[in-house]
This record gives sequence, C-alpha cells and structure tokens, in this order.
Amino acid sequence: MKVAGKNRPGAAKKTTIYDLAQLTGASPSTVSAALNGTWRQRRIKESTVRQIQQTALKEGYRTNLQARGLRQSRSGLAGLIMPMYDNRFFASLAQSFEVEARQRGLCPITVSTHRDPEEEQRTVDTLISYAVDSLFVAGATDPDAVSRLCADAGVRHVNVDLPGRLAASVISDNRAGAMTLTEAMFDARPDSDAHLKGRIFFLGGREKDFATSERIAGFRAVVERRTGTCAAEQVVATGYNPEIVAKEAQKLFRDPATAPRALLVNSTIAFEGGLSFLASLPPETVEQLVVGCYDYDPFVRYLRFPVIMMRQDVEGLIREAFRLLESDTTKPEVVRVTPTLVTPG
Amino acid sequence: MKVAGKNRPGAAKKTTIYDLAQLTGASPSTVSAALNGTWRQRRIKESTVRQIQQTALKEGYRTNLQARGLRQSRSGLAGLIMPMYDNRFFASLAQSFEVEARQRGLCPITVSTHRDPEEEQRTVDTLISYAVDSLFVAGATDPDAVSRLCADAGVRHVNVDLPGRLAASVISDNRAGAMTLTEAMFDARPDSDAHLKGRIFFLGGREKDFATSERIAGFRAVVERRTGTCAAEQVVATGYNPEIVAKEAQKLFRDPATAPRALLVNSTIAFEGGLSFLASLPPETVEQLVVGCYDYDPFVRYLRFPVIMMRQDVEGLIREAFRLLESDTTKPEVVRVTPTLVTPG
DNA sequence: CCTGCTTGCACAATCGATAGAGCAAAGGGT
DNA sequence: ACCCTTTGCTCTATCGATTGTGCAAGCAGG
Repeated sequence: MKVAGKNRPGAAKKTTIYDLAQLTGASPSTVSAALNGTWRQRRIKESTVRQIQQTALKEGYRTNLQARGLRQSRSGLAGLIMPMYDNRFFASLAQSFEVEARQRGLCPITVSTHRDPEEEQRTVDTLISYAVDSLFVAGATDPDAVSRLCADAGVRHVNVDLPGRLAASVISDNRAGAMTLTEAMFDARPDSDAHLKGRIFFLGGREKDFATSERIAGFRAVVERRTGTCAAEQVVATGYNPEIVAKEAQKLFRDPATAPRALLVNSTIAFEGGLSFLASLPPETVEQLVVGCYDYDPFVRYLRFPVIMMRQDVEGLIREAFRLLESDTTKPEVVRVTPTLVTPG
Repeated sequence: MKVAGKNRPGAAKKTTIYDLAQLTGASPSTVSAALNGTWRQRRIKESTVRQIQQTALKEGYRTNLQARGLRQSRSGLAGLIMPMYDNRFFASLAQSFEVEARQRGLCPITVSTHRDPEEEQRTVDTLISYAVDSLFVAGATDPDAVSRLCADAGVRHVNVDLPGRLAASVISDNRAGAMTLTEAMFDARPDSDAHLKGRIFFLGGREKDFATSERIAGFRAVVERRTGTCAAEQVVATGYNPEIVAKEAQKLFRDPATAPRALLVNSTIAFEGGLSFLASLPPETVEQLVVGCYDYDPFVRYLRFPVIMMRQDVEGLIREAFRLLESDTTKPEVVRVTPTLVTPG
C-alpha cells in the first residue's frame, strides 16, 4: 500500500491543489482551505475536508511553500546568521535555535558569514529576498548595518551575543560573568589575594569588541578590589588568532619574576592558542597556574591542568531572543543572560 | 547620497519590477530581463539596461526570490541536513559546504535533525517544499528514505559520510582510515606486537552503523595481522552515548590482567565518554595506554596523554559531493575520500 | 515602392496558493 | 408562504517574476 506519491522516475510533475480539485470535484480554494487549516473559518464541511486530505495523501501532495510565501509575503523561515559553526558556543546556539524555531512551526535555517562584513550583508540581503519571517543575528561584525537592511525590508530581528543600537539584543552578562570567573580564580587556591597582585592576566579578544570590553571591565573590577590595583599590562587583548595569542602568552611568561600565576583566557578560540603554549611549559609551572576560560568546551575539562570555565546559557539566550521578537517591542533594549561557572573536577 | 532604499519606518512596501517599470517607462518584462542578466538574449538596448539598473539601485530594489522560484520551480537554495552541529566533524562539514555552495551562486542553508528519523523526513519534506535545488544528506539515519522523497520530487541529492543504495555517496574511507590508525597505534611504542595481543580494543559506535562497521573491519584486519587474532570482546560497540561508553570503558579496565594497553575510540562523541573515565584512572595507567580516536578535535591534542587521531577530509568530502551532483550520474556510486592521521606532538 | 530581415521592446500567460466577495441551497421562525 | 440566517461552497484577483510570442520601426536590397 503506497501512500506517499508515485515514485515517478525523473522529473516528477508535482501535484497541485488544482490536480486535487479535479480529483475530488472541489474547487481549488476549497482544497487550499482543507489543507492549510483555514477550512473551519471558511465553513467547509468536515467530510469534504477529510476526503480532500485523503486524496492529498494518496497523491503525495506537498504544499508549494514558495507559492504560499509569495502570496502571503512571508515564508515560514526563521534565519540565524553566525560567524561560523565550528565552535562550541555557536554550534550550541544553532542547536537551540532550531529547537525553538521548530516549536513555533518555523523552518530554521542557519547560515554563517565567516566574520566577513560583506558576506554578512550579502547573506542578510539574500535571506530577506527569500522573505524570512525573522532573523537572528549572532555575533555580527556590524549589527547596525544588518538592522538597517532588516528595517528597510520590515523584517523582525534580534541581535544575539553582540548588541546593536538599532534592534533589541540578548547578550550574556559578560561583566558579571567575568567577575564571577575572576573571583573563582582568586578562590581556587588558598593563597592570599596578594599572591596574585600583578600576576593575574587577561588574554585574548579585542578591546573594541563589545563582549570583550565588558569582560575586561569585570576582570579589572575584581582584580582591583582584591589586589588594590590592575595594571594595563595585565590585559592583553590582541585578537583571537590562536597563533598570535600563543606568542603573547609566551611573552608573558618570559620573565619568571613577573610571570602569570593566574590566566584568564577569553574564548575557546583564543584558548586554543594559549594552550599550544601552555602545553610547552614545564608541568610544575602549569600546575602552579590558575587557568580560567571564558567559554565552554567539554574537552577542556580533561586537559593536563584544571580550567575554570564560564559556560554561556545558550538556551537562555535563544529563549529570550524569541521572547523579544514576539513581544514586538521596537525599542532596542538589551537583555542580559547570566552565564554559569563550570569548575573543574 | 543614499543609495540603498528609503529607510522607511515600519512595514516597508517593497519595490517590484512593476514599480521600476513605471519609473523608467519600460515594461515589466524589460525590467526583469535587465536585472536578471537575460537582457542580451532578449535584445534589450544596453543603455536601457543601464538606466533600469540605476533606478533599481536607487530604489533599493531586491528581487523577490520566492516569486522567481515559483516561476522557475527552482529556488537557488542548496540544503545540507546533518544530525547536529556541535561536533567538530559536522561543524566543519557545514563550513566547507557553505564555501562551495556560495562559489556556485547558491544560497547554502543548513538544518540539523537531531538523529531523529521523523525529524529527518519532515525536514527533507520541508526543504523540498521550498524547492531546494539540491540536497546534501550527511549522516542520515535513513538515507534511502530521504532518497525516495527526493527522487519523488526530482531533487538532486548526495549522501555524505553515510552511503545509501539509492543515490551517489561520498564517504570517508573508513576501513583504510581505521587500518592506518590501528597501525599507528601499534607503532606508537617500541614494544613488540605481542604486547598488544588481546589488549587492544575498539570502543564506541554501533556495529550496524555503516561507518562503524567499516572501521571495525579495518581495525580487525590489522589486529589479526599483527597479533594473529582478534577476539570478539576486543570490539565494544554499544553506541555513542558518552555515559554508556564511560561504563563500558570502566568494565574493560576492571581486571588488570586483561585491561587494555591500547584503546581506539570511535568518534569524538564517544571519546567524551571514554575521557571522563580515563581521567579517573591513575596517571601511570594512562601513561602506559596508547589511545586513538577516530575523529579530530583540536583540544584533544592537549589532553593529559597523547592521542592519535584520524581527521576526516571534510573539504574533500564536500568537493566530491558537489562533483558527483554536477556530473549527473544517476547510478549510486560510492566515492571514498581518504582521511589523514594526526599524530600527537 | 515593396519585401524581408534585424532591432528593441511590449503583451500576456504562467508558476501554485491564498483570501475577499459572492451566491445558491437549506433551515428556521412567524 | 415569506423572509432571514446559516451552511457550504465557487469565483476571481493577487503575490512578483519569467518567458514564449507578437509586433512596430528601421534598414537594406532589389
């Protein structure tokens, strides 16, 4: 008993509502209503509907969503754009996004932009051309440019992870997170706070990048409170590139008298760089070191040395993002979601 | 000088070819031709074209791709479905896919299915309804079911990573990869092969899963050749679930007399499970152990102990997949791409 | 001047579904 | 029997772009 179409050979002619209308003797509009759920308000008899639905099933009918989308000038698509996939944070983000989007009957589609501003604009442009119903903009290089494009096309959107001034944003509470993480690093050893005076460092990221600057602020606040001061040299924010980060880490450890006793690495990407250097240090040096990482990766739990991590609440971010989108507030409010500390062991 | 639309407030009325026709005094069909590149074959004067293009730019015109798609019954979309995002292999796959798709002027969209057969069918169904031009099916739970759906709708598709019988497939050469990895594990220590007799194990995955069965075959072949035999107990394929894998690992190490001296873990997902157990072993035990992992993750390089990894050639897989798709061969041939060994240090 | 070709466009049908409006038949009340 | 409401549909315009066909003007050749 076949139920799903005719398994035709090559270019199958697709069944349309007009075909079904012929087969059932109903009109196309009745068929349409029977299949898209509006039949009740259009006062179609239930028995008619059932008959149409059965025929549709038998014929392997599939709604042409482009046609529907054209007519309704919506598409049922929810877009997520992110810089890249292969990073636990963004990967999880995509994962959560899909779950939430599906729950709302939307078809989630994810596209990455490789941190390339032009690619970003082009991608947004394309998605708008496909009439996405909503757009989630994660870690954009230029959120406001994206917002302008969306506003122009009347597409609802939210910024995630990186705030913009033109649309609502959901971000991790980076400052609070950095404070918690820094505190945890101080508390990781029984030593007095003075032990880390001038010897606790922040490594990775760009100061002009919003998230990083917040994290640095949090780091500074705690370091100043607990050691009385935080020198400029204690913050090394020369980007995410693993190789550069590795070089910077090396510099820090050059002079044993001032070498770090605690190191907060910003993001797992930078951490990859820091690691390649830390791995080259003598074990006893590393053992003395307190390491923190602002981001989460399951494998980091099992490194040669313990690492305190901040895990961003990805589900929370996405949930809030959908909430903001649905509560059509136009004002560009910023919602902060608290990340959680992951202590080793 | 604004060039990109009017920045209208809320629901912007979108510019269409009819608007441009009005503005330029040309007919809609001329406008269409001028903008989609067919103007030469439609013998439209170049000056007319330029004028239309300028007006389009000024008005912030954007082709409605749903309308175009409806008319042409294509969409310009290339779909990739995968089980999940947060795994280095699939994440890289998505990354490479996007690059290749964009090079071909397609809009890449990626959707994950959570290894849920129903979700998988629904997703494919939806993508077909959006008239995707081609579909890349990575690690499907039921590739042939997907193939049937696609064939029915006349959608070109390729299987990636997991072969099917109804469509062309590109997969890693799992057997050869497993052989290389197993050999490398034997060669990792100066001990004679006899040292690993009965003491080298394969852990993780499902035997009925095609990739795993190939890997097991490769593993067996090498183990038999080098130790003369490979007992059934040396292969523990009880799934990917990290917790179960951890339990199985624990069992293996219960009796010191038969405990593994070499352990090949299948996939990083299973590896996460294995790790949580290995981390609990005394360091000296782990130091004696040769560990291999069929998959790649950058952090695994920096674990407490060295791990030999197989890295799948993701770019190669995707490139071949596109090639197969474009060389419209209908026969379900299987192309194997060789993975590369990543040795520690 | 007439025929025939080329140039440069316009017309109108089409893709498939949706939704406002309309209309006949059935049912209900008086 | 008459009017009004409800039921159950059908008709038709529409979304925006593409594309086969048609057609007038311009030009060349005879």
